[in-house]
Amino acid sequence: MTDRLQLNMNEYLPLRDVVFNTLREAILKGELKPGERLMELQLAAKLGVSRTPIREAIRMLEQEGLAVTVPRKGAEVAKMTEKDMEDVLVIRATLDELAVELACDAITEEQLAQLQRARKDFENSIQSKDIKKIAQADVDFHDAIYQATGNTRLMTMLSNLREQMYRYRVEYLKDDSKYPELVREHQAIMEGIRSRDKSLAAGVMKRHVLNQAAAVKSRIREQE
Amino acid sequence: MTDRLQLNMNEYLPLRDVVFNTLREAILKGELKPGERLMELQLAAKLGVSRTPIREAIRMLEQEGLAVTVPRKGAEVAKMTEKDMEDVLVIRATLDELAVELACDAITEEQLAQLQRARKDFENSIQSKDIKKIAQADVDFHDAIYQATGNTRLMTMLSNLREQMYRYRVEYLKDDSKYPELVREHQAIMEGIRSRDKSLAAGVMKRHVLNQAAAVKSRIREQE
DNA sequence: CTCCTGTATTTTGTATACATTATACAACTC
DNA sequence: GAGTTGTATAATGTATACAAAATACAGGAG
Repeated sequence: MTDRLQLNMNEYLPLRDVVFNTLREAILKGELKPGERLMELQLAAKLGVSRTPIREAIRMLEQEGLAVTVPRKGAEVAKMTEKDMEDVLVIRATLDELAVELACDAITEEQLAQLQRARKDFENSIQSKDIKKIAQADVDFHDAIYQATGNTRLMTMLSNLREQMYRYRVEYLKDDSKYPELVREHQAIMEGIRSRDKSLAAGVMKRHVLNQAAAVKSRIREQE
Repeated sequence: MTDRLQLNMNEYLPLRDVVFNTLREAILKGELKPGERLMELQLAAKLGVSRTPIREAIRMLEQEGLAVTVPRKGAEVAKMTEKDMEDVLVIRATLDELAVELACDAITEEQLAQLQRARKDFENSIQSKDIKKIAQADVDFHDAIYQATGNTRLMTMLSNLREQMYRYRVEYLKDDSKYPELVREHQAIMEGIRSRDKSLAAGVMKRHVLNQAAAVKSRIREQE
C-alpha cells in the first residue's frame, strides 16, 4: 500500500474557519473598514452560510482584537485610536527585540539561509513597486526570524500584533523614500543574527519597528 | 430625579459570557483538567443552556489558549507541555520587565499607594496560610503594576499569560519556604518603582518571574 | 486470538425558528 | 420646534432540528 496518497482529508475546514479567514482578510485588506458593522444576517447572505458559523467567526475575530461587540447591538470592525497603536507598538518593539535575541541563540544554518533568501526577496520586491508584494516580502522576512526563535507562542503573538498594525501600515510602504533605510535595517538585523550579536540585532530591530510609529499614527488620524 | 439609581442594566451579560467565565474559572481552578473533553451537550445540560452559547464560549476559550479543538472531534482543555510553559515564561518575563519599566515612568502617587497596599496585603496573606488568598494577593500586586503602565493591551496580554500559568502555579505557592524570597522581591520591585529605578525594578521582576520556572515545570511533568 | 467490518450511538457542524432587545421614525404633546 | 411616546422593523440572543462525521463495540472471517 503506497503511503503517498496522503488523502486530502486534512483540507477540511469548518465553515467557521472559512468565514473567519475571509473576514480577517477583508479587514486587513481594508475592504471592511474600521467601525463598519458586522451584521450576521447580511454576512450570512453574502457568504452563503447560516448565522451560526458567522457568529462563531465573530467570536474569534473578537479575541484577535479585529472586532468589537456590544451586547445586543452587534459587532463592528475594531477601530484603533492613536493610543491603542502606541500601546501595540511598544509591545511589538519589545517582543520583536526578544525574538531577535532568541533567534541569535537558536537559529540553524538552514534557517539562516531562509532568512537570507527572504531578505533578498524583499530587496527585489522593492523594484517591483507593487505594494502588496513588498508588504508580503517584509512579512516573510520577519516570519523567518520568528520561526528561528523556536518559540511557538511568540510567533503567534507577534503575527497577531503585526496583523493589528497591518491595516494602517500599507500607507507607510507607499513612501518609497523610506526603502533604502528599510533595506539597510534588514541587512543590519540579518548581519547581527548571523554573527550572533544580540545587542546589535535587537537594537536595530527595535528602531526598525518604532520607525513606523509616526506614519502609522498619522494614518489613524486620517481615519478619524 | 436622582442620578444614583444607575439602573443595573449594565449587569446584563450574554449567556456566552456567563458560560465563558464559568468554564474559564473551572479550568483555572483545576476542576476541568488538562486534556479533559469539553462536550457541548453535556456542558449545556449541566449549565442549563443550549449548545449555542456553549459553542461560542468554546471559541473564546480557544483564542485564550485554554481550550483546543479538533474539527469534528470537539474541544478539550488545553494541555501544556514543558516546552509550552518555557515559551510562555520567556514571554511573560520580558513583558513583565517592560511593564515595570513603563510603570516607573507613568505611575501616579495614588497608584503607588495602591501598589503599596497590595504589597502589604500580600505579606499579611502569607500569615493566613490560605493558598487561594495568597495567590489572589499576588495577582493583585502584579495587577497594580500593570494598571500603572497605562497600556491597556499590555494589561490584557499579561493577564492572559498569567492565566495560562495559573493552573500550574498553585503548587509553587504551597512551598512556604519560598515566601521570604517572594516578599523580598516584591519589596525590591516596589522600591525600584518608587525610586523610578528602571533597571533595578526590571531586573528583580525578571528574576521573580523566572524563579517560578522550575516549580511550574515540575508540576507539568507530574501531569504527564 | 486478531483483525476487520458493519451498525448503533454519540458528537459535532450547520441551518432555522422563536424570543427579546435595539433602532428608526412618525405622530403627538407641550 | 424640542422632546416624548408608540409602533414597525431589523438586529441580536437563544433554542432546537437535522445532517454528517467520529466513536464504540459486537459479530464474523481468517
